Amino acid sequence: MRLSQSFLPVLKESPAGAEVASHKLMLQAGLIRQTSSGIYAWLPLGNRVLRKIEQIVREEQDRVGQEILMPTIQPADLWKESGRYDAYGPEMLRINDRHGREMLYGPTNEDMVTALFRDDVKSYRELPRMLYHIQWKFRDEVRPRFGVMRGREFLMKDAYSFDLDEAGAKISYYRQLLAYLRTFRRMGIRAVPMQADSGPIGGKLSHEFVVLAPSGESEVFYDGKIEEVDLEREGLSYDDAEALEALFREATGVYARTDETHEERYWDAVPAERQRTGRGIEVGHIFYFGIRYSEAMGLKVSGPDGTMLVPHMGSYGIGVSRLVGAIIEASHDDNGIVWPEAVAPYKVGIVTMRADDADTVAAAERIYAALGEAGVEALYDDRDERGGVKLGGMDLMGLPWQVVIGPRGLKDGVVEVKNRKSGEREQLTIEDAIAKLSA
RNA sequence: CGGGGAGUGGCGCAGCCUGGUAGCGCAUCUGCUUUGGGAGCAGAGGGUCGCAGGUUCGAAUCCUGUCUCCCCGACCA
Repeated sequence: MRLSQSFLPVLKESPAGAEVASHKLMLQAGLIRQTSSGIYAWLPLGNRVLRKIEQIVREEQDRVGQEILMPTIQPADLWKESGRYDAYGPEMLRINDRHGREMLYGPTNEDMVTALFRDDVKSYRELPRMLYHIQWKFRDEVRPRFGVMRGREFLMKDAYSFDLDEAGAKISYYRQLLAYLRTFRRMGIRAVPMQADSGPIGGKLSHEFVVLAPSGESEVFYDGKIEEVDLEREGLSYDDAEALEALFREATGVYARTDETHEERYWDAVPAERQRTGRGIEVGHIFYFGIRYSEAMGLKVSGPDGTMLVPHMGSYGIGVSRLVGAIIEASHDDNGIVWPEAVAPYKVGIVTMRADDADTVAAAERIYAALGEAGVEALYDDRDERGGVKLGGMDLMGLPWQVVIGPRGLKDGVVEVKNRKSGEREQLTIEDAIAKLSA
């Protein structure tokens, strides 16, 4: 993409009203704009990141489940069936349609997915199943803050498992645990599974996935031993129940809790040199809650012996839009965002130091075209701006690689390739630069 | 929901206390000079001061109401 043709409003000054780094940087680098308290429009740059994260989540979820898409607007009756309509409180946005029917903007989808499943699944032969969708949710938070990390409207992946019994449900839980570990790893961040409260959804088994960042919302305590465990298990098959259970024991067997569930007596048992504390941002949450919804909503299937069975369920959420902020919290510096390559809006930023120099422009065009042919996503700053402005903008936007082209280098036949994260610069010929960035 | 604060050109702010018809920086536009880490000079455009009432000869400024946004806390994917 050419910057001269982009809608990419970068602010020179840090906007008022933003407290945490990710919020400031997202506004400043032109990723989002607020439209109401806790509600944001995603501009091109932010939207690209959001889509990349969404796609990674989708690919990993497709290995354990099937994607569906449920509506944002739900009928209140569904929630009355599960008994949650009154329980949920003012966080739920309730609306009436023109006929006065009670509707709501879904804060989550357990009720709806249970009804959908109940209406069509009648036999034990059709279990287990895992369904997920990636959809916008709305929770009318009393006090939205921290930009997209605590918005009212947010994009979330939520998956739902249906199993014949508790043993099966646990396998589903383990599968999601592994899927989550792999998902976050692919995004270039470390998310530690921590024992959690099951909260208002209610449940028996529950873990939060927490990204460590100084500005995190909750305090976390964990045993450093978890850093040594290879949690993603490259070769591990989702069909290997025993190995999954072993992974679960290993991943959750060490002490790792947020301040909500922290208990000194267990903490004290962790060797002092391995005690790690810090702050964390919750980016995912997995629950096993048994028959809470299936029972309330009349979901049952015929068992092998003709008796009716009530399926055990679990739900598994990932805050997709929140992750955009969380990743920035975990990866930025004084100059701006530092995107992990997997979620960067573009891999390469191309900068011409002198837009009035024909050789410089020709070299930039050549590199831009070559990267395009190689399928490398590049943002080409072809504006007639001073070099410093462009370099500052590139650092702010945080693209993993920058190619800086100017007469000074071209005189010696080279361009500069800079790594945003390490700051390392290399002088390469145009061809070498193209080859390096296309790799 | 309790406590606090703010709404003034696109962005960031001053002016308000002590009413007299709106200003600064950045951005934008034009011209010239510049050009390897956020250029300089000259000129120009752009605001019914959140909204509604009220007081007054006169309101951005004082009073009342209202809406919105932000911060601390409680709450939360």
